[in-house]
Amino acid sequence: MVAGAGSGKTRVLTRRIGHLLATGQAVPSEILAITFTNKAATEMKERVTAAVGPVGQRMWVSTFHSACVRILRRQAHHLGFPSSFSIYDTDDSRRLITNIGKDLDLDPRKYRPRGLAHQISALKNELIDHEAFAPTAQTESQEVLAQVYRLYTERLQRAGAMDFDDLIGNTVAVLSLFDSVAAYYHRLFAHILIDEYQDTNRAQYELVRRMVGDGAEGLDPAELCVVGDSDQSIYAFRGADVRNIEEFEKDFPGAEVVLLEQNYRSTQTILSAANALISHNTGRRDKRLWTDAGDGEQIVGYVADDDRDEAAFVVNEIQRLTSEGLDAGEIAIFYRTHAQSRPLEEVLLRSGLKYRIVGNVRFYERREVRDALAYLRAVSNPEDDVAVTRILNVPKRGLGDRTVEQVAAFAAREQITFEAALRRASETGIGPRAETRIGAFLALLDELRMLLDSGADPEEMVEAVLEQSGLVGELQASNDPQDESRLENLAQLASVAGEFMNDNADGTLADFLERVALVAEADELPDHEGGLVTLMTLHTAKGLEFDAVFLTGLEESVFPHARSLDDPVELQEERRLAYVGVTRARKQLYISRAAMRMQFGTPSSNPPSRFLEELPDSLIHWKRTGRDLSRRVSAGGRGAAPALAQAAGSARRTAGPIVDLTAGDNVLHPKFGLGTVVSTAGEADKAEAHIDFGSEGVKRLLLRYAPVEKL
DNA sequence: CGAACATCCGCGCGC
DNA sequence: CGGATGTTCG
Repeated sequence: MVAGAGSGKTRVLTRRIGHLLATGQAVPSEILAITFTNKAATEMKERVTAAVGPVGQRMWVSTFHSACVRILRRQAHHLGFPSSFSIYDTDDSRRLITNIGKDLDLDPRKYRPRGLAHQISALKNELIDHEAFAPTAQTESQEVLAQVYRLYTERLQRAGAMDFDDLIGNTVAVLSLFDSVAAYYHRLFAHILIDEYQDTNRAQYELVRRMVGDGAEGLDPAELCVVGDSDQSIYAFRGADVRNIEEFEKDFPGAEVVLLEQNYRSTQTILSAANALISHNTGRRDKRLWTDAGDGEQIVGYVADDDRDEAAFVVNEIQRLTSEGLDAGEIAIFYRTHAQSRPLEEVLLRSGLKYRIVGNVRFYERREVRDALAYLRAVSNPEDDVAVTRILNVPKRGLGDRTVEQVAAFAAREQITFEAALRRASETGIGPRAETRIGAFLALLDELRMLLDSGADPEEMVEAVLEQSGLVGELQASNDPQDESRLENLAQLASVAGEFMNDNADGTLADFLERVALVAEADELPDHEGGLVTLMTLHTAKGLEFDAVFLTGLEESVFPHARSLDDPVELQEERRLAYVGVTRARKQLYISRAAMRMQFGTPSSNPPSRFLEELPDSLIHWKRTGRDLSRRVSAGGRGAAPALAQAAGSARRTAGPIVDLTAGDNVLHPKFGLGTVVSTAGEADKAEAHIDFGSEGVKRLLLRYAPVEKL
């Protein structure tokens, strides 16, 4: 089914399932439905279950990744993986690649881990493994890539771990290598349905083919139904291939194509804008969205002096809309990159409007949360080297880089895991001091494992890790104000585990870790309730709709993004992204740009986005245009401050006579401001003082160097 | 070894 | 600007 934005694709899919069940063409356990987010999966399942009763729960409705994990937990042993394999996210796999780069003595500038990781991911998306890739390597950098790829694969295997791409790739592998496995799933699924088919990559396409089957075992191939819209394909950067949907009829002969052009979401003004915009892309199947809902309001445009002015405009309009009775939950602000959220957030904070940022620094990507999860992973899978290495010195145990290096070298020499090498620390030639500390660390792991083996549930394990590892203790002891919110995050992790227990009474620790590894940004999105304005990137916005939408940062090199400007293919993807943004709005669309914007900490001015010209002027009411810009552009309202900071910096160098301080003295510090001496210690060159700088906290300063002035 | 500071470099979307 | 990495020194 090829369907335009807002034509009700997901609803069609849900109805089809309902129809299959109602007419007795299928029973729930025969249905596999793939959705774009876990949240969409839950909703679809709930809707169907509401119609057919509890048997609905027996359907498989999930994302590609979740479905693959479910298959692999059962089948991975065929490939030499434990059923409790770890799932490495982007950060984990980057760490692993960084380590490999170090071992190979690669110049990290020339071979950036990030770049290598990306290239490996691209190969995996094409189902090209390191053995297939190596012979094709031509240039030196490709040969390096081949070597890194090989080591990366080996270490993942040895660690009993899979990255996101492996979840798909290994499922394809197990289905193609083992006929009995393939036959099992062919017997299981008679109907396969896939949402957002335009976002599938090569590996996912292969997976679909294998799951559908070719009838070889004497079983009919599963019936396949996909929906999608190539104009909303915005994930080519992670391997999605529009070809999959465009050539669907060729790939699956006998397929029937249904075109949906009527839109049930937006006003005609918004649809006309979207049609005009997307018509600038070449090589597409022409679709023109239409509605019988009427023209509605004009699009409102605004040209701001700078990013803060843009934010002020947005917030002003939101206040006007809410004062007219619109629920703030029906309003969304979109931007191209997360970095653009900051000025918006600042102005929103001052305005008193409640808001929600989706996915800025994601909960599961916070350092302290990842540390705690690494403990759980290490406990659950002793072979998970990335996890064990990560937590060895967290919290600080006096086991630094040098120790890690020596143990890692020993592990490599002996072909054993990092933890096994730790257990043989005495053979590595590190000092007795480090040995004792390693012993304590291992005792901690053993104790946590014992707890797990005695039947502790995930919630209890989280609590045990937080307490016994010392993660919580370290943060409690700290007086860094940031650590308070870190403690809150850890507490939240414990409550996430608690919720998990409510939903999955007999869930294992591995189940919990898997759930946590596969949550997407869009899954964290609360439904439009609670009167919160929603801020998010355009990518996260797909599939959602709001009464009023603000599309911000319409400037060349912001949107379209700088890295797409010289590539016509990428530019077309940027345009599809803009199309997705425009079509999220039901009633009112706002578009804005800033003449000057802070980027990388420095002010920069970018010309208007080409997308603005591609929108028919007759549809837009400009509240302020480029000609209205105030003259103070480039006057340097910001960035004048450094003079003071420099003065303070140069004063620091002059380590003159040591100030004589006693408790109770008032002092002035160029950076921390006014403070009161709490206590002093040491003499002469070693004299130090604890000084309370109020909001800056209590600092321990060495008076020999600290630029404090006694008052 | 690790705190504190200096410097470098980047910010592109994500399962 | 801010996180990651490098350097210095007690």
